[in-house]
Amino acid sequence: MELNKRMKTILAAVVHRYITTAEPVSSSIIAKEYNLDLSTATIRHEMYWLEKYDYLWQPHTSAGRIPTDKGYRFYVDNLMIKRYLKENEKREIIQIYKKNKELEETMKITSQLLSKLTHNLGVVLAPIIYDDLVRNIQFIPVGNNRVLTIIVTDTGLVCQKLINVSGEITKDRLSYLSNLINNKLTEKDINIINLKKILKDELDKILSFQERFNYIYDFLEDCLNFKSLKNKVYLDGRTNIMRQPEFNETIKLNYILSIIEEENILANTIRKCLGFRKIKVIIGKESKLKEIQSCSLVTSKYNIKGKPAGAIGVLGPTRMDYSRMISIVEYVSDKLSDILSEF
Amino acid sequence: MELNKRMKTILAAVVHRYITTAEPVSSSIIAKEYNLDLSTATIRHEMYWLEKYDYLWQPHTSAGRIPTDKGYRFYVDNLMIKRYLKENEKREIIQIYKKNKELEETMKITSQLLSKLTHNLGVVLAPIIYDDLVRNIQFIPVGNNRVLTIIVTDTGLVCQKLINVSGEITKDRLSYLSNLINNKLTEKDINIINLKKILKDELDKILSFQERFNYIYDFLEDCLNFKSLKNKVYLDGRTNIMRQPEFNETIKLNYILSIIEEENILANTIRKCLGFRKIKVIIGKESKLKEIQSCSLVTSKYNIKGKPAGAIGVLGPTRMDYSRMISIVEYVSDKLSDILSEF
DNA sequence: ATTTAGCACTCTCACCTCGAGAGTGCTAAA
DNA sequence: TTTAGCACTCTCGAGGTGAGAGTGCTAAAT
Repeated sequence: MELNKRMKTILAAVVHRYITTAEPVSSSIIAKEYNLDLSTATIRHEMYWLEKYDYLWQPHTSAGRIPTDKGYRFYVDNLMIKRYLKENEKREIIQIYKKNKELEETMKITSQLLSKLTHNLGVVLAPIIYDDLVRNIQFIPVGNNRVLTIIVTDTGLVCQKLINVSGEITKDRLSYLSNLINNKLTEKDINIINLKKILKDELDKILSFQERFNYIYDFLEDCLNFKSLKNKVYLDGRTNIMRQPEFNETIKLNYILSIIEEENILANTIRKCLGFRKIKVIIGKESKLKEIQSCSLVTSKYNIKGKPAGAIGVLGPTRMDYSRMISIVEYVSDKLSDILSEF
Repeated sequence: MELNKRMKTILAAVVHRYITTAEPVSSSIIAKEYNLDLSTATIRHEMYWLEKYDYLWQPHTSAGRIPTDKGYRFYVDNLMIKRYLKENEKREIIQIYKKNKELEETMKITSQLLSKLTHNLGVVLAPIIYDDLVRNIQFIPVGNNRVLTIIVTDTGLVCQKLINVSGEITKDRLSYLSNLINNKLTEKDINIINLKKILKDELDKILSFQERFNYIYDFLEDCLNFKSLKNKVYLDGRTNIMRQPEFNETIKLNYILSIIEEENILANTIRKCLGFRKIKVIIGKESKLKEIQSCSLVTSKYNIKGKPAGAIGVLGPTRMDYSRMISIVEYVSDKLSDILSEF
């Protein structure tokens, strides 16, 4: 099933052409526009076999050919010429990151950036911050029996949660508590996972007997169930994907709509498929998620201070410009890593 | 141009029927299903005049009638029977608000609630917090020369901003500064608008001469340009609106898509049209925003402690169940007011 | 052994016609 | 004032047609 050189050339031409026009590619178009010095008949002959081997398919007998998922896969792995972003595009990206933003804002503009550059759906998974060191913790009373707890980590993440307090905690006592803890945080490196346990131990040591009421521990227990710590997803360019010609038919569109609304489904899919390599391309039916099997997904992991932290990606029709998508996703993830590591 | 009683009845019937089926309503359907004890010919006669007066229109000669914007308007103002939510629906809403959430989360679930109940696009404008009293301010150093500033207001809003510091500010000095300010905040009621000016005055009094470096004021100046304070919008149910039969055609759909992506356009439109009355209904072309002229918008203001704070709304096709939309929007905004006032 | 010209074949698509059916407006009678 | 009756208009889907696109195959050319 080895493809010979000529078949590869033709496959590359078909993919290239289909990516730009979204219309089935005929033998005569290849002959005319790709200077292969071959007659249409010869090209047809090769296409015939490319179809037999499942790299191409036809919507009907008298139509041109369209790449299959396998065809795209072969193209991405073997034929595609890796391009790099132009200098002005790079400059534009850097420009956008130049102003200091806190984490939330940074995530948001990254998804906007991806969507704007690729004209597809931009996806950003917030960093998993289990390894983050806790910088600061604040307890602020709001109303009666309620405390707003804010945790700031060394990557600049701000988590907040509103907590019901069963007993009575005065403002002074709360600030005493947060001061105690903040001092501990300066002495030791405490990550967000250990926080609960360490806090308990430390507080046992520090607090006097009568202060060691149970509700303080219940309260801390409560504090640390921050839902928002994981699964935060940022999407931008939802409408880009809907404007693609392949989703003209409402039925096909409907299928994808659910994905666009249910951010977490997409996020989990990306999370599951993140492998060893930095950049990953998932083409059509390679995805286990039925709803996006007419789409491809290009993802890249990003780092914070060298450690893998999260991922960004682009979702678009399988007929996407893989080379360009990859270079954008790669460059943006590099810059994002830089920015986040600066904190 | 006064409509007689029979015309009103027929208009109400047409609107009611069209709202439920999305198909032009013929005279025979009215005769059959609405027990008016009139022949189709008579109904046709009345419809003829309703069309002349611009309450109804026909897509073509042999089609039934469809309400015009004017028709819907008359229906909403004069014919509609106000319904109330069922007890179990009310219970469901209350249930969702039961768990304590901070402001951001509350906004989010409100938009989800609206979209789920109405099957349309749910819109929530975050409270305008210029009148909010500042409860707490924290300066937390992150990395070199950067300070994360967090402001918490009495309505539970948490604003954050990352600020570049030109000079050198140590952690101790920052916490000294925030302690100073927080003490001031306890003594006086300071709202977010006055914060800057008051801080400057107070700091002049409190800080010793050598501490009164310019960069502290620059820094404070910077702190208070919180973009996120205004214009925050929460949307949910983007796909609901796309699934409506009237937007089957891609061209019409495209028109609305931009609105769905550009949250702020919609938010500004809502903000502009908020008038004296609590509930406001904008039907089709009554809106100045071209993109939503095939839609209607039902909005309601909500309060915090009696003072108007923000607004919620529902965007759907002009063919929406106005009575139900209004009762949902009204009830949800009441409950939201309650929740936010509890802080 | 490859490549190509030529041609029959297949399928889509745009366009047409046509008749059924829906719903109307008008008129004359009740 | 209401209604029955009817001619009229328009849509919609079915069916037919021909042009055009593109193919697969075959036999001839290289």
